[in-house]
Parts: sequence; C-alpha cells; structure tokens
Amino acid sequence: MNIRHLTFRLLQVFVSVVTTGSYSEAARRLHLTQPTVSQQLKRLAEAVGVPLFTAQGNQWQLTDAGRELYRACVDVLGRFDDFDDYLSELEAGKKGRFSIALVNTAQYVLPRILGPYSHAFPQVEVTVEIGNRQQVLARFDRQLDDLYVFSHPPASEATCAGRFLRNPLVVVAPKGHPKAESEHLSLSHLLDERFLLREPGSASRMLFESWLQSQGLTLGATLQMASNEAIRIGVSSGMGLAVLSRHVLPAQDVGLTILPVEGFPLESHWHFIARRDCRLPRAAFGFLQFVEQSLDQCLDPQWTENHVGDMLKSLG
Amino acid sequence: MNIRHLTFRLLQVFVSVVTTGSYSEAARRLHLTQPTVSQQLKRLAEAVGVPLFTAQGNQWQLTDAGRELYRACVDVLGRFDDFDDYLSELEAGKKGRFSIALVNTAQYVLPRILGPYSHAFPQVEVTVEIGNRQQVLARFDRQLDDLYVFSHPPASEATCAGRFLRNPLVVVAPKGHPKAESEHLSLSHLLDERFLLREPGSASRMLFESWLQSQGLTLGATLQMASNEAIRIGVSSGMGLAVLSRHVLPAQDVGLTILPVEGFPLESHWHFIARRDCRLPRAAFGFLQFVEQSLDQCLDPQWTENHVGDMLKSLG
DNA sequence: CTCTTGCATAGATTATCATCTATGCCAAGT
DNA sequence: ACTTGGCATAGATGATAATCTATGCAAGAG
Repeated sequence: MNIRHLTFRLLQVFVSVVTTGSYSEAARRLHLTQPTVSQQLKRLAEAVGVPLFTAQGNQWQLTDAGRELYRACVDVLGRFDDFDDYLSELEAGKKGRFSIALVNTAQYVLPRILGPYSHAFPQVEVTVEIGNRQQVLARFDRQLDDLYVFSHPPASEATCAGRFLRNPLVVVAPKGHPKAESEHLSLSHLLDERFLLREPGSASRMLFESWLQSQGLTLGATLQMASNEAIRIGVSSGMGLAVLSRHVLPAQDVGLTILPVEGFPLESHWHFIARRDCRLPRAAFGFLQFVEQSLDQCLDPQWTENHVGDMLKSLG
Repeated sequence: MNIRHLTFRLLQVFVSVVTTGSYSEAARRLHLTQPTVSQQLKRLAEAVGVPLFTAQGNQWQLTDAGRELYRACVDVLGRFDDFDDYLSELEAGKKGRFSIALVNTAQYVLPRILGPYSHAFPQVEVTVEIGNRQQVLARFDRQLDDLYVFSHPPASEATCAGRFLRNPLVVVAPKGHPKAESEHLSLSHLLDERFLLREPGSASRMLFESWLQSQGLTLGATLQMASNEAIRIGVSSGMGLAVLSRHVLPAQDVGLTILPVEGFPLESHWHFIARRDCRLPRAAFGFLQFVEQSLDQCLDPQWTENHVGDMLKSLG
C-alpha cells in the first residue's frame, strides 16, 4: 500500500460509495459525476494495491480488503472529526492555554477577574507570572507570555494596550498620624518624614518621582523595600510614609490612614498588553473578551475603566 | 479545516517534524530538502486553518492545535499501519475467506486436506458447498464459489484445473459374493445382477456408462439412489452391485467386497478448478499452495497425483 | 565579528489530481 | 425488442501538489 497517494478526499468518496451502496448515488451526494467516482475508486484501489470490489457487471461487493479499508476509513475520518471539534472549541476560546505576566501590584486585583474567568472556562489553562516591573518587562521583551499587565505600557510598536482599571496612588500614614485630619495638606509638609519606596523602575515609584519633580520637590530620607506588602506593614508600624496603590490597601485597614495630600491621589491605570508581533492564543483573546464583558461583575465599578473593547478591535 | 486538502504524506511530514523536533532533521530522514518540509508544513497549516507552530525565529513550539493535530496524526497513521498489516496478512493468504464447492464424492477426501489447512490458517474462513455434479456445475456457471472440485472439469475457457487425486472406480459387492474370488472376472458375467447407480450426470455414473458403451455392454436392472452413502449401505445389505469411488469405501468395511473385474478399477481423477475470469481470493490461492506442499501429508500417497503446482503457475 | 545552523521565501518544473463530457456496455424491466 | 439505470473507459483540462535550487535572514557558537 502506498500511503503517500492516499487523500482524505479519496477515503470520503470510498466511504460514501460503501454506505450508499452505489457509485451513482454516491456521486449525487458528493455533487460529482459518476465517472469521477469510478476513477477515484480506481485510484484508491491502486494506492492500496489490492482490489476493493469484486465486480460482477452491474453488481459489486466489497472484498475483504475493501471491508477492512472501510473500517479504517470510518475510524480515521471519525478521528479527524474529533480533531475538528477540538479545533472549533479552540477557536471559540473554550480550550487551550495562555500565560499572563503581572507586575506585583496587579496581583491584588487580577485574581478577581481570573477567578470568575477560569470558572467560566474551566478547560483553559492559565499560567500567571508575577514580578516587578523590570522582570515583567524582560519577559515582555523576550516574548515569554501571551498577555501582560502594566501600569505604563512599554513603548514598542509591538505593544497593544487596553486600559481597564484605575490605579490611584495615595499617600498612606500610620493610623493617628498628626496630619491625618488636615485640610490643604501639601506634600511639602511631609518631606521631613521618611518615605518607604519600592525599587527604582517600579511603576508607582516612577510615577511618584516624576510628580515630585514636576512639583520641584525632593524627598528626604527614604527606605527601599521590595514589596508593597512589606511597605504596608512598615507604614502601619510607624517606619514612615508611603505612596501606594489604593488597591494594595485592604478595605478596612486599622493600622493605616490615607493622608489627604493635595494633588493626590495620583491617577494611573492598569492595562492589558498584548504583543502585535506574536500570535495571541485564541484562549487569551477569549479571556480579553471575557474581561470586556464581565469586568464590572468582577471588580468594584468605581475603579473600572473598561477600554478592553478597543484593544480587541485593534487586535482584529 | 478543509479535510479535502489533507494528504497522508502531509501528516507524515508533520509527524516527522514533531518527533525530530527539527525541520532540517525531518527533511533528512524523509529524503527531502528542508524547504520542501517548510512548505509542506505551511500547506498543512493552511489546510487545517490555524497555525500549528509558534515561530520565534529559529526556535518553534507547537501550538495547542498543533499538539492535538499531532495526536490525531499518530492515531490515524497508526490506524493505517494496522490496515497495512492486515493487508500483508491478506496478501500472504493468512487471512480472508474463500468458498469451495465439491461434488458429493469428494466430500470423502477433502476434509482430510481442509482439516490440516484450517489448522494451519485458522484466520481463513472456508465455506464448503456440496452438491451433485449438476448442482456444482450450476454454481460454477454462476460464479458463486472461488474453487471447485470436479472429476471432469467443465469445458470452458474460464476453467483452470489442477489434478490432485486418483479416483479409482471399483465394482463393489456384498461380502461373500460368489464371484469375489474369481480370476478373469468380466463385467459381462455380472450383467444379470442389479446395479445401484447415482443420478445421470454424476461423474462416476458417466464414466461407468461410457466404459460400458465402449465394451458394448448394457446393464440389466438398475436402481437409482441419490447418495454414495445410500448406495454403499444398499450394496452391503444385498440390494445389488455398484461402481463406486474407492474413496467412498472405508478402509475396512466388513459388509463389502471389491470384485476384481477386468478393466477395473476405472481410473479417473479429481481436480481443483478455479475460474480464470474471476479474481481468486488470495486465501484460496494460499489454500492451493498449501495443497501443493502438503498433499502427501494429508492423504495416502498411493492416491495422490499432485499437479496443483502447474495450476498455480498457470494462474500466475 | 564571522561562521554555522536552521528556517523562510521565491521561482521553476514536473507529475498528478480532480473533474468534466461523451460514449460504450451490460443487465434488468416493460 | 426497447428503454433505463448503473458502471467503465477515454480524452481533455485547469488546478495544485511535490519537489527542487538558489538565496535570504536570524540566532548561537567560536
């Protein structure tokens, strides 16, 4: 048998002939002419290397080889139907996998979206990578993930961003801070306090510093800490003040207070980022569609700012 | 997915690439050039409708669809390998089926061949049809069977015969028949006895009658019986004499004796017959090959006369 | 920095496929 | 005897498959 000359089309024709029991009938069903069917079967028999039919004039029967070939065809075509089904589901974003890389801060909110999503699409396998801005940026450059979440999307032509959440930065102080009740509190009044900061390059620190610069201010004592969590604990235990994403603060945190500093909260936003130069897995696309539709069910609408639809449009 | 453009060749190439992990290596193994492989994969992806690889320059990975396609390919190619195995066995005559039609008399000897044969080829399904000469001839004309056994092969261009067994016809009488010990016993001395005969047209009767004619003799009383068995019993119970195939008589039959009539035994032979105008199933061919090789192990060599080899040659 | 390795692309060629129309042949009904 | 339905054969044709050589390009190894 020369498998190289076998076409699925050939098998289809063969199966059709066997099931209908007639060349002509098969031809009709396949929208072919009868001679075409005859010839296809001839070629099939050639490819297989043995006769498939015993022809006695008008009436024919399958040979043993033909019978067995029929079984094989049914199996094989069935297998590919299964594959086709799989493809459809894949296409619909119901199956598959994708990975998403988050900057640290975003891990406080993203689970609220990912949870409902993976409940709705249990067959999609999501991998979440978490790192600081620099690390996630490195992953972005090396195209390691399918989606990214940044506050400040990297400047690259490949970047395709969709804003989805406000990310207000507030000045936090330990509970009972003397200036907590002030009106018209300016940051300049706080410059003698120690500030706890994330590492340079972190989005919140960058934003804060550029704001300071625009105000012509310079911080005094600072202390660098690697995580928002550590900073939060640090502030509440009186190590100093900090500028943190509002989302980092629990709804009720007894140890902290937000200072009503003028110019604050600093407004920034989180974005979903995809690369235009990488194929976005259908499942990731499906995730974005889910976000577009269900964002407000996942997160408090006071923070949401759903531009994911635009992103989807731009991704085609 | 457009299954009509899928070729098994395409799948093979794909599988080879996936298993080797490299286009170039796959090309080497398949004795193709690397660009060919590239293009085949491109076409495959087109046919499937979704990308199969995520290409990051030199390094690529399978997409989900690609992974699943690979599974499908392995299944499908495996299924056809199975089919191919089946074909080989079919080709070797180890599997399949055939039918053989016997004239009545041959049923006394053919089981001695068919038994060992189906022991050696348990996966071949043999159908044995039995009838008198006329009935078997009718089956031959209607091409109902794959092989036939006749004493006198039908005269047709389609006939391809191979002699395999002597079929001596002897005159049998009840044990203790007065002429049993005679020397120079001529049939003319027996014409006053009643003869038990098979139906007209049966090979043994035809042969006997034409011999009678050549000797210028005519039978007296006759009695027609439908089976050799009935005749044998009839003779042993004294109803008369008969001319029977030697093979019909058990090795030791206490009730019968063979009369040493001059000119007897009449020599005839059994033949296997195939039709040249019908495809002979490979299994039937295998059966004939078995007969050619093992005839003497199945039947007493004093009767065998193995010309089946010639028949096989003539069948190609 | 250069060389090698591995994949992609372009262009060309031959084989073969897929399909048609026209026609022939055979068996079965009417 | 004639028609009809069903298969085979022949010849033609446009599409496309399979394969090559030549060349480009990018990443990793020396």
